[in-house]
Parts: sequence; C-alpha cells; structure tokens
Amino acid sequence: MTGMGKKVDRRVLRSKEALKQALLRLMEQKDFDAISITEIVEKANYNRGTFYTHYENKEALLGDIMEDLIQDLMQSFRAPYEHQDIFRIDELTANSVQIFEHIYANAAVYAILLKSKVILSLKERMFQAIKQITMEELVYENTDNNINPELSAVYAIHALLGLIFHWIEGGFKYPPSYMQEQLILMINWRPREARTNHKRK
Amino acid sequence: MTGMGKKVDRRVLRSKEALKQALLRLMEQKDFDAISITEIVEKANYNRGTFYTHYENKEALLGDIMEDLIQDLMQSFRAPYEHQDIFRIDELTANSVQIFEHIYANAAVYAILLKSKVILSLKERMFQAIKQITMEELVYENTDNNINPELSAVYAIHALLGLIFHWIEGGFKYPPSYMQEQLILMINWRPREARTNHKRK
DNA sequence: TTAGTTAGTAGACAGATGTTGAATAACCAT
DNA sequence: ATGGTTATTCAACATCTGTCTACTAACTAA
Repeated sequence: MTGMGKKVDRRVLRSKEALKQALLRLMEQKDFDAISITEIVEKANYNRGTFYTHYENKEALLGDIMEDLIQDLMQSFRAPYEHQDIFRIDELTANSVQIFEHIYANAAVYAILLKSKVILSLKERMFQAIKQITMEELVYENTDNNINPELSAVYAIHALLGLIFHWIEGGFKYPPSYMQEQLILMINWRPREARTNHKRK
Repeated sequence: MTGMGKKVDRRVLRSKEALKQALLRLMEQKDFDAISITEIVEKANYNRGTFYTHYENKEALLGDIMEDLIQDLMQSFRAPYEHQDIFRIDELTANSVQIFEHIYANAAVYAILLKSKVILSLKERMFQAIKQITMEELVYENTDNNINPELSAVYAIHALLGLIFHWIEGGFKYPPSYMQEQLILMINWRPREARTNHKRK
C-alpha cells in the first residue's frame, strides 16, 4: 500500500522536498500567513514557476507536509495489528493510546505546525485516516444495541483527537502515560444514572 | 453580557454588514480561496480602503461572520439554564442535544460555510465557547474518581462537536431527534468489560 | 444646530500572485 | 549513448494585496 505509485522523476522529489523544508524552516521564524511563496522559493533556491507546477498555493504545500506526518501516524497506529487480519472494537480503544507515544516522539514538528491554524486541517486529515481504518477493517460485535456504527466511530475518534490536540496545544503538559490512563478512564465512565427522560425542577 | 460594548458608529455597522453579506453571497457561487477582497468590496459597493479599516484580511471578515453564529449558538445553549445559577454536569449531556435543533434551524448558513475549509475554524471556535461555559459554570460532582475535569470536558465536547459537524457535512442525513437519541445512547455506552489491563492472544 | 470626531473615498505605490510562452536542462527507458 | 519526455528556468503580464495620503462626507454628542 505504501509503494503503489509509479516512479517519480527525481527532480520532482528534490524540488518538493526542498520546498517543504524551506517552508518548515520559515515557519519556525514567522507565522504561516506572513510567509510569501516568493519567500519560500528563494529559501529553497528554486524558480517561482517550479512551485506552481507542483502546488496550487501555500496551503497545498503545507498539506503535503501534513500528509507525510499522517503516513507516519497511521503506520504506528496499524503496527500492533499488522499480524492480524482485522481489528476488534474493544481492542481499538485500548490500543489507540499508542498514538500518544507517536505524537510525543514527533513533538517538535507538531509544535511548529501549532503556531499556525494549520493544525486544524491536520486534525481533520487524521480523523479521516483513522475513520477509514476503523470503518473498513474493524469488526463490530455490539449489534445488540441500536447505536449507529458510523456515528459511534465519529464520536469516539473525535473525542480521542480532541484529547490529543489539547495535549499538543498545552505544550505536552502531561506525560503520555497519564494521557493514556485518562483516556481509558473516560472510555469506561458513564453517568451515575442512565436516563432517557430528564425531568426539570 | 450582550450589550456591553459602547455605541458603534452606524457607518461601521452598515459597512461591516454589507461586507459580510457580500462575502456570503459570493461564497454561494465560488470557493472562499477564489474570492478576492477587491471582489468583495465591489459586490458590497464600498471602497477597498474601507475593508482594511475594519478587517485585516478575508479570514478576519469570515471570522466575524462565524462569531455571529457562535453568539446565536451559545444563546440557545444557555437558554435552558438561564433561570439557574449553575449547570450540573449530568444535565449538560442531556441538554446539549438542544444544539442539534439550533444547527438544523441555521442549516442554510452552515451549508455555505461548509464549502470552504472554514468550517474547521468554526468548529474550533465553538469548542472554545462551549468549553468556557462548561469549565466556568459547571459543577463537577464526581470527585470520587480521578478523572481530570478539563480533559473530561475536552473529551466530551469534541465528541459532541464531531458528531454535529459530521451531521452537517453529510447534508443533514438524519433528523435532529435521531442525532439526539444516538448521542444519549453513546454517552451511556461502555465497553462490555471494563479493563485496565489488556491481554493479547 | 453646531463643533469635533471618525468613516469613507480616491488615487498612488511597491510588492506578491497566478498564469503564460519559449528556451534550456535533467531525467528515464531502451 | 540516444531520443523522447518532462521538469525547470526566465521573462513578461494583468491582477490583487496591503499600506498610505489628502480630501470629503457622515455621524455623535452637546
């Protein structure tokens, strides 16, 4: 699944990589919005036209950077299951905590992306990636209740990602182990009395 | 809290409103990125300089539009509690379903915003607004467990918002009542066996 | 109604953007 | 190594951007 594309011209690989690195380095110094395309190509030592043959705009270039991160993340997410054919939903929640370790390992890059509002697109992209995995490869056993499987996945994944990005935005205030522990606690938590009707005073 | 600002020059109100409407109308026809500031002011019949006296860029104008929506949303969110001084956490979840009704009522505007990736900022802004309410005015009773209150709020709110925006993106495939029902079901759901240790085969 | 304040207009400016065409250079497959 | 393909360069172009100035019009408070 990783090497499925046809061979790419080496010039393209070089150009794109140089542009990505140039943007990342610039983003360490100034805000994404304040960076011009002209600035990027000058830092990367390429012609401005070259940029436009590969990307429509700054955002597309940044999207490419994020895609690299996503691939890395997904690999670590799938890793525990690579020997098995399928996921089991009750193992998913317990193992999704592995994501915290991955994020923590790549903390530097995430910190850079955080400075712009780009991080929102990254979150969305992560959601799509994780959802695809869970919906395609997961086995849903709890067919006894009438919970919509897709909505359930949306609910759980957004909760998880919300937790992760809150953790990133807070500058990794807690260690990964604490975040994992809290996630497990909240998954197992439910309101003191389950109510379908609610009576106001 | 609503009328706390000082009186604003009527010209400002007119200009800003005209610019907002112009942008919204343009966004019905073409993508946000493809709309130029020049285009906006021409549609609104104002000088380009006028735009820059009020907004830094397109995004700021759009942010203003979203802020109006947020105010509306928060009002509907607080409405059930306006007689009480405080929220109770177990009532929050049951009553947050009111949001679905609000979204459904403003479906047209949300559909327009959906076409750009602007909707991500809106989601983030909604999160901040709801979190502020829940953290400031909510009473946390469950101090017997060791769940971090802030993380718990982050978890629950992102799950809720994830559900809402999935609903929007899907073109309101289900009625509000169904979404509310599903939300309640998922809040009360927990894994078949609560485990702190997990043993792999 | 008037005086003081502020918003809006018009024009000009350097720089950035997005697109194009023609020439050159680097690459890939054979 | 050669030929066909494609990336890259360079220059030029109209347009948009962001900022500024001086002038005019509209608003607010008294």
